[in-house]
Amino acid sequence: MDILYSEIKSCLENSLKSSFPQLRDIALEIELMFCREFSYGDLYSNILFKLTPHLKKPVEEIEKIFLPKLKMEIDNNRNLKKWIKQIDFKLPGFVNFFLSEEYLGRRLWDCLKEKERFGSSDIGKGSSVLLEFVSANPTGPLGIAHGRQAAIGDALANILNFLGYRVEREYYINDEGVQMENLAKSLWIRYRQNFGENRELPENGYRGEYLLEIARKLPLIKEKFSDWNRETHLFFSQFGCQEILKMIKEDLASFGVSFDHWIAQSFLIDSGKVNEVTEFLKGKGFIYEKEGALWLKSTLFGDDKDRVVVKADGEFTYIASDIAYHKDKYERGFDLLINLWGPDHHGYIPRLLAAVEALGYDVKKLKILIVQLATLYRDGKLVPMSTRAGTFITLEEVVKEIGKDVARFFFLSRRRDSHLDFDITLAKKESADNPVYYLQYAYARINSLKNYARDKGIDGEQLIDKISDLRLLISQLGEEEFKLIRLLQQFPHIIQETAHNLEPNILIVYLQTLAKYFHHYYSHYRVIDTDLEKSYARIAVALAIGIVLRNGLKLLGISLPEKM
RNA sequence: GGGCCUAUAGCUUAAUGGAUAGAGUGCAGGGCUCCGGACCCUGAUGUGAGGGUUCGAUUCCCUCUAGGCCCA
Repeated sequence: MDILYSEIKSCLENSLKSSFPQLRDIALEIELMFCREFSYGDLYSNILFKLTPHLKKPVEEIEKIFLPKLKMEIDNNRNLKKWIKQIDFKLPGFVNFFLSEEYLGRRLWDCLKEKERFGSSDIGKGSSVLLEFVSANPTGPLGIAHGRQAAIGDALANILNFLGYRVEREYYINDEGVQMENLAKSLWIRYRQNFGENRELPENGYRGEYLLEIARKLPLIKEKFSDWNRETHLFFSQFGCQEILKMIKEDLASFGVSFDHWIAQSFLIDSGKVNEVTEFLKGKGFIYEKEGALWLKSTLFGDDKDRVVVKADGEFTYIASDIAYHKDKYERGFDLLINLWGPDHHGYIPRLLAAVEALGYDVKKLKILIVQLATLYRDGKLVPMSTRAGTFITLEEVVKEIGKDVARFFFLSRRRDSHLDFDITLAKKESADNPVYYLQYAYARINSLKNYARDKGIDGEQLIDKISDLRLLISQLGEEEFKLIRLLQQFPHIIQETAHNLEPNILIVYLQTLAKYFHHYYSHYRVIDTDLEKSYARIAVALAIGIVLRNGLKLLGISLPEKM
């Protein structure tokens, strides 16, 4: 695929040079894209559109000069001569390329041979990526917005690994600050209520049921922790955090997500890293004192105002820990850092980037992606989500109700930027003909085909050995089968596009199209028939589609049953 | 008041500035004696409003309207 791409591009470039030498000094970016309709071709370039403003001639005239040169270039290219069947010019200015049967047959064969590696690549060249996501405060169970992040982050990590990156997944535990104090106090009050003490939760306390359960885990010793003091605070903060993290890990596990690292804010502070980074910035002259507090001159690096890093009472601010955290990330030597954040952190980006720049690190290595919220509806009505008020539906409940696969599918099938309205009633109602099942059903059908074929003496597992003559295979395939292969061979490129845009929904959309093509084909043509050679060829295509569905869904963390 | 995101069919949504805006669901109708009917086929319904840039705008820019989030 990549060779095909680069060769076509270089042919386009060469013919451009020989056709219009007067444009030598103008930089034109040559784009090559998949056609949306196979009737147009497989690939198209919009190069002629790009030429018109420079040449000031109608496209038809440009085409008359350009296309013969391009055809000559392709004819003179050893590979493309075999791989490109036809080149078309279509108004208002498209140059369309049709892939040859030989190329498509070769790709089919590649797919069958590479199996679970089909679509993988080494374009990542082993470069290391740290992907930080979810990082929900340990103040309560995960909600569906976290679920969306978990699904996206996990899928992206899988996909990048598939492309030869070395991805590590990380969860940042925000276990310091006001929210944790609220949590500790709420938990302590729940604990004291066990002794019949009449204590009310503070106004901004956490009201969720889970704190009652956690409080019950403690041995009931009335004399212990009878007052709210430093020691009590510390204990309940740690105990609460530990127990809630346990819950979070369980929920993530049942959602199929696990992390390589868990980094706590308290660790950064206790180990002196936060102090270190403040001293470091002070040494660089980026910190000044005002009204008893220490300020970072983040305005020097594009922030709209300076930020407090150490408050007048000597406490570090949230950003101080975050700066230390990101310094730590950079020091661990990753080639790329990706953060998945909720939209509520959006305003936070400029100040963090400013801090990273102040530290002297390459800002381009840090990519902060905002994943928009997911809001839950039940019976068409918005379910209010508040961890503090304790009115929320947890990720765990959603997973229990509709299953991991359906939940992941919903979360992944929208763009990161779009708000996700998740109606659980609808999701359940539609579960009989859910889009996930559409994909899974296609795979189950293929699997059942494989079994049926084996009974007829066609062994799918040994297919690749049987196909000794690629030309014979190709001769058995018709237009309908080639249509499937034309889509199939886009898969490696789709994976790369998904990774490039860090947008898993591209892959989902592709897989849905592939399943649709297959279902259509299946209900119109017989795969296993009396003609043995033809049956071999057709089962080969079906199996290849199965491979792509399996590889794709595996990357998305959606399971694929052999039977349904 | 400032910033970010969003607006596409009744609903949920797709379309790296490209060709006839593509699906699912819902609605109306049709299809297995045959490899799995959780499937297939046919039909109607469309880019929030107004400007601009471009050979070409759902996509980019400006104004407005509506929703979400953040900051003050």
